[in-house]
Amino acid sequence: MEPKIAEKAWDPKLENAILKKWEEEKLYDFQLCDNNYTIDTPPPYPSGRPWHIGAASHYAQIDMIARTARMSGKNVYFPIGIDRNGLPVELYTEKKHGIRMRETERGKFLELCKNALDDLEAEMIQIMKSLGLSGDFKNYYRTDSEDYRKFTQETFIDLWKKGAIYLATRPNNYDWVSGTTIADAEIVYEEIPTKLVYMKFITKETKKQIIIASTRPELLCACKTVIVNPNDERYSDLIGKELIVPLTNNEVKITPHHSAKIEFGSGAVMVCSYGDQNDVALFRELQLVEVIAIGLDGRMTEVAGEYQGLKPKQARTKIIEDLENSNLVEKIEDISHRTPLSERSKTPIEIVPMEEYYLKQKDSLEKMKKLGEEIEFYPNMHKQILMNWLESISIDWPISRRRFYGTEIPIWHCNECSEPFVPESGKYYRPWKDKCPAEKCAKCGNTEFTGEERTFDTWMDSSVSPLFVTKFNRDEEFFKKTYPTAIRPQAKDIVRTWLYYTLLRCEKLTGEKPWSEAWIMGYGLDEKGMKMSKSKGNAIDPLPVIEKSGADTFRFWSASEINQGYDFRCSEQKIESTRKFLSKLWNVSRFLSSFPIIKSGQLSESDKWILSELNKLISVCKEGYSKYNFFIPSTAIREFTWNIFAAQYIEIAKARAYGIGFTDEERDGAIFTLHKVLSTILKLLAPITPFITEHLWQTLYSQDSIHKENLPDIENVDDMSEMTQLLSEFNSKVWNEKKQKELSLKDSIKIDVPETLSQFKKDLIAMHNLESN
RNA sequence: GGGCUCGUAGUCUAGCUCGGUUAUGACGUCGCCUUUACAUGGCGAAGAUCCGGUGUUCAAAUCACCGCGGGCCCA
Repeated sequence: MEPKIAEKAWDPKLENAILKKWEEEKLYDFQLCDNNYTIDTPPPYPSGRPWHIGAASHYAQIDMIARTARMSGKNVYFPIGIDRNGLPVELYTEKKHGIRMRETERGKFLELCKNALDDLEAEMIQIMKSLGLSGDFKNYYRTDSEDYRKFTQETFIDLWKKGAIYLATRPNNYDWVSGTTIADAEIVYEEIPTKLVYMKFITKETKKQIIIASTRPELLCACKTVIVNPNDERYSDLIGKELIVPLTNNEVKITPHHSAKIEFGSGAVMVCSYGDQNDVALFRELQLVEVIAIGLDGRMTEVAGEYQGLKPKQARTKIIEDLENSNLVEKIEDISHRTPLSERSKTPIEIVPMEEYYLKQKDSLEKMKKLGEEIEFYPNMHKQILMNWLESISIDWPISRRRFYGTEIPIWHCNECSEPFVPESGKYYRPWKDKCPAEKCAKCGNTEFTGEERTFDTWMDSSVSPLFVTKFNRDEEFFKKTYPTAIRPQAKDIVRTWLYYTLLRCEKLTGEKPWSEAWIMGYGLDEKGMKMSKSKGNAIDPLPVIEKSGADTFRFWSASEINQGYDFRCSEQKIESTRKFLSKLWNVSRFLSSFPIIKSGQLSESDKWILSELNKLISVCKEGYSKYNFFIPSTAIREFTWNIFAAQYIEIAKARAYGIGFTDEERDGAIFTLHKVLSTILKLLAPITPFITEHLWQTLYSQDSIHKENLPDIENVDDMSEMTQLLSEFNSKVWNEKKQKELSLKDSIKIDVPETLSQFKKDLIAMHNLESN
């Protein structure tokens, strides 16, 4: 008989045609129903080339979630979005064009960013499509579109009206030469020679002298406490006592803190607002009241007393002189200090408190913990990342950024009295260029306003993704039927940011949790287990890998190699070798395609045995799918298909399927069972490898798509799994003996079928051409 | 520097909750075999101080403690 499948191997190039067909048939288009299953898809950020192979793997698995739900009878809503706000594209654009953001006209700079994003995005969409994502590409959204930004602004205006937003000062990295705050990503560190000054402090009560070393003596006026390591015996009796600060004569407490290093300087460290980032953390943690010692002009303020107006470096020289004259210096060491510099001006940055917008979150923490408890995490262990984070939040969320490429904060300020004006929602506002919609200030009646130039933290945009895709405030029926969404799939590294902020924002806006399940994936590492980065040169570009091996190979690798929630290593060689399994599946199908499809037959004991094994497989797969753990079905299916179905059953049933020495009914039993098993395998595998299963399904079994099928159900059959090992041992024994005796597999041999396998005797004799006994 | 988290052959993984088998299976490697749907295959072999140390126990991959290493987040 001629096999229906003629080609000798699965050709990944067929995937393109299948993709096209799915698109033509609108197979994955979403129509609102009642049993909607909404995925809060992470919108990927096009930050540069190449896209991360770990991310490609991540999206392949998110698609498996969608397909699993679809094959479980759900009406799947799988939105596709692109996240386009934020710092990375600004840095990319600066580098690409050799320009500086703040030295470029804002409108012009935004245009350049937009073009860069369009470019990077096109490639990303291309990869997502060729991976076989069954998403709603037709309606894909961008977080920098007018619609999305308008929506982000609406949610801000809403929260502003509810009183959830306020202004407060917080320390910022400040480059006084460029006159701007800078992001952490724009800081470079350099070893710079400086003086470590050992100053004499005095305890208030006992007048005992304590030596404190610092590279920033000019900040004595902003010193608020002195910390010592709790294990440092030199100071154990002084903890909690007051110290007199030299020159200023201020009084400060000695506080124990683990960040004080016993071996550095004298072991006692002065904490000032703000010498470095550690000071910032300590002020926050110890709830100290900050003093502004350095102003926006980069000079000492009035709290510095006689040093007011000097630059920090000049003030330092002067203070050291004065301290020495008053005999308050024990010694001075020349050291090399790792100093944070502004990447652009190469001057040391100062940390200066500035006014920023805050969203209240401390008052929601208990509520967040409760929601966190209610949400099912896959794997459960990663719920801990959220819970630990909720325990450690100590300040409200600063939501304003002094950047260009982001959603503008919709506020104008009165030029006369600074009263803020927040417009009505419903429009996309750009206060840096738009005229204030208000005629005059509500407070003082002045008619001149200045638009806010700042943008939102990007998490302000991305944290409303579940509300945007469910059309919150825009389509009530749609929202009601899709929110709360079913699942948030995302990476482990942004649980504290994206997952947490989404929980916070959605609860504040809707009073409900955004999803009932969260699926957390690990991180893609290189072959040696190191993080991939462009600078290290160990990054793997996913596109050529997918083009070469095919999406299904890539997807099966992802499923069978990645343990749920754990970090994983990416190796091209390993991805390529996964293809062998698809070849095996192809060949099994090609062989079976030479037999007709029949509805029933007389089942032999061997048929009943493989159907019982198949039943076990269905049960394992469905268990794995229900936990969105694709490692379980993929490895189980490979094991079953290769080692049980192909290696044992097909060999056992082959002679009977050919009908030689068997009745037609017996023959039909074999043919029926062969197809029953293969069609079940295809359905079980369809969420993981949608292309090859579709091709084989449509070639063999149906005109219609396999992706409209449901996952197979468990059937009520007797468990015969104890036979599996006996059968495979007996078959191996026969094959080995023939090999030893240099017989062909067709040759006859005299081996008795053991009593335990007597029920399979007829099949086994025919299979091995055993001399009848 | 701090917090969290993980650690079983080159790689992925079962076993760990509840201590007792020769530590499971697969990929890769090596050797042999044109053999029947499939050499994109078959058969076989080697490969693990279960991260290290200490403790508990008759007995530890498994329990406890202390380290070391990777990763992530924060600084």
